[in-house]
Amino acid sequence: MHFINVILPIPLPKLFTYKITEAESRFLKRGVRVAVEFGKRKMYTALVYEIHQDAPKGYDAKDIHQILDETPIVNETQLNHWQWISEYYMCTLGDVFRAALPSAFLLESETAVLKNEEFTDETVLTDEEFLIFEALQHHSELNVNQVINILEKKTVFPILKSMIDKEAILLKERIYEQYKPKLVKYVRLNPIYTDNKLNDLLESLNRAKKQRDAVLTYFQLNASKKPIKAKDLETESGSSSAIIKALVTKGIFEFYFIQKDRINFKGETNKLKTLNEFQSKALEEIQESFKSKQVTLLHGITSSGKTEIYAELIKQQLKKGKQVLYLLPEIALTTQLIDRLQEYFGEQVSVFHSKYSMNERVEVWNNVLENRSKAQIVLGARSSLFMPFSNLGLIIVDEEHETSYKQFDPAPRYHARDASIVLSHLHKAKVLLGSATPSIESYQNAKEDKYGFVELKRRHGNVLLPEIELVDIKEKHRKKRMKGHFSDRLLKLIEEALEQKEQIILFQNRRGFAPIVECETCGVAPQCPNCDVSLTYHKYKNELRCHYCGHLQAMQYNCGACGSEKLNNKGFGTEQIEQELNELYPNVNIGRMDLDTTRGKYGYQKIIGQFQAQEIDILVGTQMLSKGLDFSNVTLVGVLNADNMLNFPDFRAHERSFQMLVQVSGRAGRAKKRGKVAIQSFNPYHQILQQVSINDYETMFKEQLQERWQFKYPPYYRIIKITLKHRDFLKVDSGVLWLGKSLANIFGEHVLGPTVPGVARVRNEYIRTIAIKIPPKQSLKATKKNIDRIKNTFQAVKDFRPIKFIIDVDNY
DNA sequence: AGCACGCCGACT
DNA sequence: GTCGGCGTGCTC
Repeated sequence: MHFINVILPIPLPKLFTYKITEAESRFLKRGVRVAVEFGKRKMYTALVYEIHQDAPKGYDAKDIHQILDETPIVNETQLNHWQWISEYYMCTLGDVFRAALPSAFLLESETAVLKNEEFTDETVLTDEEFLIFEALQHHSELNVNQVINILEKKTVFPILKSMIDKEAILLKERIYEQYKPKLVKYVRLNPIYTDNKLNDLLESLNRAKKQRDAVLTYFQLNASKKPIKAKDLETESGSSSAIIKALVTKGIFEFYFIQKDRINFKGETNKLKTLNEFQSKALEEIQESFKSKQVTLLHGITSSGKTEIYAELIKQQLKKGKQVLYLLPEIALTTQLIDRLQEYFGEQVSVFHSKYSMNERVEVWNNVLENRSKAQIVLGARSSLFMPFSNLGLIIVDEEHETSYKQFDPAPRYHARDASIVLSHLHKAKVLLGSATPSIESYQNAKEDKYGFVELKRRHGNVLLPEIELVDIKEKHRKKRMKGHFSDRLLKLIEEALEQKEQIILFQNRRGFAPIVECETCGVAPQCPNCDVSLTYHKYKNELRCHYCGHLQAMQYNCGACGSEKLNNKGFGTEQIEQELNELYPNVNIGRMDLDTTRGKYGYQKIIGQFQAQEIDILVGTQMLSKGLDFSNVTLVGVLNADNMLNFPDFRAHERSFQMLVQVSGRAGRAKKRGKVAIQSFNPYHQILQQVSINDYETMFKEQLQERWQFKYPPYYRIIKITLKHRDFLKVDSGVLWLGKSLANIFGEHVLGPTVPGVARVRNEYIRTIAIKIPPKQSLKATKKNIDRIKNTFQAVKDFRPIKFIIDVDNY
């Protein structure tokens, strides 16, 4: 007897055992997909994890339904990596499986309803059953959703079941391959027409002029002996698809298909740019550091040309025949960078991006799996670390400090930087972390000599770092020198830049300060019906929207509480800044870049393109402006309000503010001229702002580290955050109290909370959190074991079972 | 996570 | 009396 243990793409902690034949046991390998029946009616794609001969006790294993791959689509290294992720981040292998594979690989079943041809006696059917029977006369099959629509009710299985009993219909589980290879149609001459028969052939077509032309054009095209696309033949010969088809019917031509990659790079590659002396020195230092260190941190100020150094390192890896993974935060994945890398490496670069289609992603996966030359370099956001690398030589984590490397919502809640370091161990590869503003964690690791450390302190072309000016808007307000949200100083700088025909970026981090509507009379603001937040006012569509659940409603003109018509806009977002600018400078082109204006596959590209082409003079945007963009004509960067990020209640708020402000400032003066940055703040004496103004990373680091030590935060202490969610307020409350007590029993003072988060209800679910701090000496493994145990006890309580229990390790 | 089974209220 | 609501438990 032979069995396999498989991973199913559902969050169940166990593997499931299925029976296989002996032949299958010889054929199957770890990492091959199989389709299996799970439960009574569901079919899932499962992944073979173990092959063995130990019959399970207590139940009979089911047979597998089908083998889906000839060879593994997930390799051993990946499986080991998945194992680590699931243990470290406290999630199931199924969670990782789901996140790691492109969705096209995870086919699910769909129930198809078919009619039973032998069924004749309609009279036994009820009215509803007859409706379905009738529908099946027009459609060869129905899916469950269609049945639901026909009957206009939700629970249709009892009816279908009754029909099966009456032998009127049949049910079938249909799994479908979602990946469709792109096939291109080609034509060739039927091989029976050898050279000496060609004249006869043309003769025979004397009376079909169009067809004859098509054949003649074929000969012309065929002179180069390259395959001929049906489409090309059609256009070249000025004929139509009907004519070609007629020739195929006559047996003169044949169609055949070639599978094409959707992702193609056309163009020429250029040589790498020569490095300047500082870049070369940094490169040498990195290479030296790699001799003894697994991970090296490159601290290179903005615009210092890190990308060229990366390119050089990539080139070396390619020479050794190794693969390279280049990780970027999602929002930095701009065409600018992709173009640049493709310019050097051509089609050896593959991009793996959430905006790519399902089919495109499968192609990248397969190219990496087969270690094809096309995908020697994978460029992508955090999820690209799940690519099936077999021979990884280097991982570059660019903008290493970015918090978007941490997956937040569905499990696995992994940190791509940390997970990629583990991955590099499995491949014996090297990791280069790059940033102008490294995370406290990484910088600390470098200081402690765990990581190698290289600095690059000179900007490209020796342009000086921008001059940073802090503008005290409290003072300006007092002296009445503000126009809307702009100080006179900032306006003056804007005007100067406009006069010089230079471009300007204005930055407004809207977190917590989105425009809300408030009644002047009673102070009530419209709330989201599903979440505990005020609705955000979106002027351009004149609607109110919830940023947590997407709820939408029309703007109202009187207060819902008191009926007053005096409604006021509070707070400010990018939209309002844009409007104020339009009023101040009606003749200037103003663009806006935020979540609303960058929807869709080409959302960013469009705005960035316009700005680059200097069709936009002033670009207003959120933090997405600070990432990986390179505009040579920008000389002024304005930050409208630096305070709201600084006051954010999070132990990383200061670190993040520093990073963001330095990154944004870095957008100024990237070509020849020294840039200028104006940061407006109510408290310009804040130490972080002072440190930003003189670009003093080192002092920021030391102070922050001091604070982290004092208040027991990372990098010294680790944190695991537990979130409970449920629709019933009382249930979560009693649950979280219970949980807090049990955790405190073991972890004592290191339990923080229970806490009511800032937004206490989202999508009608009440939320409570508890954080556990783990001291440096305490074993992580043992701690997680304890938490797991408490979780199990918690879920054994009948009352608490329906509460969602979310564990986030190293939460951000 | 799905999904079936099973036990109680509001309609023909 | 049924339909359909959701609580409970299981899935190899």
